[in-house]
Amino acid sequence: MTINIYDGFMPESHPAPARFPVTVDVVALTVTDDVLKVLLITRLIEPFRGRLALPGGFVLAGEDLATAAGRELTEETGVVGVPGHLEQLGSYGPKGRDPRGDVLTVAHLLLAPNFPVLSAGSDAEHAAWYPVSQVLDGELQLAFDHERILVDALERAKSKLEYSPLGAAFCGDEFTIAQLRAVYEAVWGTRLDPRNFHRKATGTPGFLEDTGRMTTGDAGRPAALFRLAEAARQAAGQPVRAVLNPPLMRPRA
Amino acid sequence: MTINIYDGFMPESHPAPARFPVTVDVVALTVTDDVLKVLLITRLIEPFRGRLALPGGFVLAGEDLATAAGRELTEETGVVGVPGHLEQLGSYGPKGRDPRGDVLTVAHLLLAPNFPVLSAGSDAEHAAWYPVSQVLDGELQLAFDHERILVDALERAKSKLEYSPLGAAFCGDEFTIAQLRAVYEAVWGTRLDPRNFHRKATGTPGFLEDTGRMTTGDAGRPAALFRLAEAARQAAGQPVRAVLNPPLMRPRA
DNA sequence: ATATTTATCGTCATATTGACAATAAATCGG
DNA sequence: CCGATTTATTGTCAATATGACGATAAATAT
Repeated sequence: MTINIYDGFMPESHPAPARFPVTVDVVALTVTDDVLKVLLITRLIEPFRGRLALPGGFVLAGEDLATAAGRELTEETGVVGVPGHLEQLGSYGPKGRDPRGDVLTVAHLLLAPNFPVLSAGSDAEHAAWYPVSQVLDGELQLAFDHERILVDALERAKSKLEYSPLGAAFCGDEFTIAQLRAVYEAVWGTRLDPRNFHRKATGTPGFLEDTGRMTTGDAGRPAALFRLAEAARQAAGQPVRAVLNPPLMRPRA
Repeated sequence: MTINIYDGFMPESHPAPARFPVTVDVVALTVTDDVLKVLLITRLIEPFRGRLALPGGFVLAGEDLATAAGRELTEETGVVGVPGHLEQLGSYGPKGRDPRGDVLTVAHLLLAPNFPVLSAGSDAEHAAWYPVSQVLDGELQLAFDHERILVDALERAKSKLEYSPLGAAFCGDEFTIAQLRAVYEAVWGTRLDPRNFHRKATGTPGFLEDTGRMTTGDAGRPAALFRLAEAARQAAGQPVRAVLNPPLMRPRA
């Protein structure tokens, strides 16, 4: 295969600028049944055929990173639009991550409520939610450097919950304090005192807004339904300034 | 120009994978005379010839991102080794950032004590420290999307100071509490109460370590010299866990 | 020698956290 | 239908941390 490359393209550097294949990978996290789960696909081709991997794929010419990440997510799950909070995590490579050659990947982090994934036919890569703990245990093994990326994503997610309202990205539009607390507990891997959590969540100005409605049908006393306050909602890709101030810190190990 | 590309290279995606030129850019920050400064070079070629820009350049084949960032820094300033804390900031593009075509850039953040930059001859790109405020004012204009990258870098730096010991990356190995406070004030753009800052800095376990030595010659009472405690020092590229817990938050605007 | 400067220690009211008691309001099991 | 159980929510109280600021210590500057 032969490709023509425009020649007059050496902005600032003297050695021949290399071109790299660029992929986006998405670490999609969700919480279901109090368990933190990650979206993984089963690879159908070498290398790492049959192995689990993060959903992702090549960035196309003229495409932006966030666009590519959203597109890959849609392609591999059938979900329409971005189902939660998507942010860039970081870039990995290009050296030594793919046995076939240098590939740069830009990892993204998606925090979303559980969404159904397309059950693909046998000739498509099957995507499904897996408990994060099974990957960290070594029970499940990931392709490439995807475990390292997952670990970084988890640390990012844990830290985001401390000072940002993004815990709510795991919930639907309306949620109870207990549901939000379950998210914190699943992501941090610790139990939190329901009363103190309630106090902090409801007592932080600009964080939550009472909808006035209550849950019904569940065991126990009905819970009030909240939504994110206007100040905490944010146009996609905005700074997400520290709404939780002072932050809600993870217990000190 | 014609380049041969290995053909069997389509891991997960169906459309032809594009290859992109990849650059690294470095937002190098330092504090001198209580002023936050950023390292900028003057471009010698189009586009944006004569305009100020972040130091950076192409990632070479077989090179890692952090390596490339360090190499570019060395090439443009003459500094030997990485003079402070270098971390990845984020990736930008590839669409619409360079008039010549799609270029992906991976921005990095360097927090370092002031270091001298090579005074280049007239035919090399001249690197120098500029007050960040002059860029934000619009007094200085940057090439490409470099101002946006700088803004993101500043937010990252501000936030890092809150919970990590990285403020000390701006100081030398040994420093006084007042010097550290000057870093916080310059980065955050606020004044801090010297007594409360002293209490927090010296009272946080695992943050600072008294060297036993004192400053001499300066005006006023001599100050004790501190260094980062072992727990706060970290192998380059490590997580930098929250040493400041609870964090030292910026004043609420 | 005294004024000035900077560092450091101390005080005190207020805010926040962590641990936990008590009450409210539903479902559950007979 | 009723008490047991479950979950939500409101409080209480001591320990900790913060913000505002007084006071003292130890240099240099005049």
